[in-house]
Amino acid sequence: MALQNLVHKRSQSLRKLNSPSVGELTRNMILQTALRVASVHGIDGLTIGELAKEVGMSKSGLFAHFKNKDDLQLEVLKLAALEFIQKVMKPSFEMPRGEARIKAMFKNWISHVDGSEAAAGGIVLISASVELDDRPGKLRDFVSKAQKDLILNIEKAARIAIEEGHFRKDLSAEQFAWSLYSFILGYHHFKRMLKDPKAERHVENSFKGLLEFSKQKKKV
Amino acid sequence: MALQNLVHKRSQSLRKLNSPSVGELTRNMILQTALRVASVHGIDGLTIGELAKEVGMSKSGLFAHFKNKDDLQLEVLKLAALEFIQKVMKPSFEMPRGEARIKAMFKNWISHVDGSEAAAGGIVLISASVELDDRPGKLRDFVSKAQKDLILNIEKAARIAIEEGHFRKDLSAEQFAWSLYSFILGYHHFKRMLKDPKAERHVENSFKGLLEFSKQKKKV
DNA sequence: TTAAAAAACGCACGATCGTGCTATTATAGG
DNA sequence: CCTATAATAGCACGATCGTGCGTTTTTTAA
Repeated sequence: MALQNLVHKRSQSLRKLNSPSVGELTRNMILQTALRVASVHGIDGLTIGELAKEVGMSKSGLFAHFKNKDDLQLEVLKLAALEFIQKVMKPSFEMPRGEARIKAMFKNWISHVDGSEAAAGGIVLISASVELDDRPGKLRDFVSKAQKDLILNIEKAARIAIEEGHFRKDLSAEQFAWSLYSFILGYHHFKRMLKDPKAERHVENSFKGLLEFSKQKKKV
Repeated sequence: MALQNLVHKRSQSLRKLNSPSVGELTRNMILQTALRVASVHGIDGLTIGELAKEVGMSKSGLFAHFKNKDDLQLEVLKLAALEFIQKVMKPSFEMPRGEARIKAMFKNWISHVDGSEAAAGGIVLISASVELDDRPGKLRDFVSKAQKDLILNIEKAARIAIEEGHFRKDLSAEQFAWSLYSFILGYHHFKRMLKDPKAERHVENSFKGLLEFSKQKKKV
């Protein structure tokens, strides 16, 4: 509500060292808030009027920061993807190559899903992909690409685990990525929608099973 | 568009045998159309004005069939659940007990997801659960219950397969249902959103793996 | 300190939203 | 066929949607 003032205060104290203009700061703050709102109401339920109220500024003042609503939505999705990468993927790829990295990825992802705070990124992306799946356009294209990149990253990590000898040679990294992602989707679904208290246990069992399956040298 | 007329014609020829009133027929037709619309725009994107246009009648005339919008949405969700049960669950439970039934369930489900026509039911339910997961209320309650029932049905089928000796005794039916459902969600996601042509292959591989895992008497 | 530029606001527009009320038309039983 | 009732349409309402435009306020640079 009164975030507005804080931004202005901070801009005055910071402007000597580096110079993010006031507008830039406000825009970022708007997007942060928008991401939070979108994580509750969906990317389509994100409305300029409500967002303005939430942010504490006028509709027109807020709107001046974006070309149109599509642009606003796209920026929110970009922020969501960025946040997800920073919170889940990046720390994972700082872990040692192989199984440890895979495990870290899974762990980060899970805790990112249920962290009610700041978990907006991943949630928005998953919801958006459902909301947009039948409506072509720039938004859909972006979400689609973001998800594909994500899956490619899992695949990459799996391939590395094969190289390192942690996973068996004839494992399909693609199939591994597919399964892992499906489990995450399942977790998201059971935890958030069905409030299933056993969701953690299930997803962990499935993940454990997947790991075992990926190590042994049994047939497909 | 001119569906209206068809309904009236039919009501005249049918009213002698059994008597579904004109209003009843119209209401059903509205709901069918609404389900189709909701499968594209989501249950929240379903708007009375657009639905009236699609159905070919006035907003007020259409609206008279429902108490309010929430009621309309709830009826659509009920129809979605009913359709899904009829198209996927019921035929499966007509198959012989055990593994065959499980396989049928999986197969029906998959083909129900990609059938671009009339596949609205399952799609609407999945989308709705994402759209509604942060918004309590009657709609959410219904979707939640529908999904839980669904999962219980999978569990039941799995338990029967254990009884029949097709699956191993120490298999967790609950965990089985969870995994299967996650794979379906993954398929839905990859097929509809990412248009991944390999989605079928992946989900079938995963399902095969799950079956094998459920038969052998290996440890968890 | 002051003038230029950037940022935010006020206001209004046409459209559409959900939802009532009254009038008109279609159906059904006597 | 006529009348009572059911079904649909017409119209209007307040709210809110996305989006422009001119004005005012705040920030920035000289």
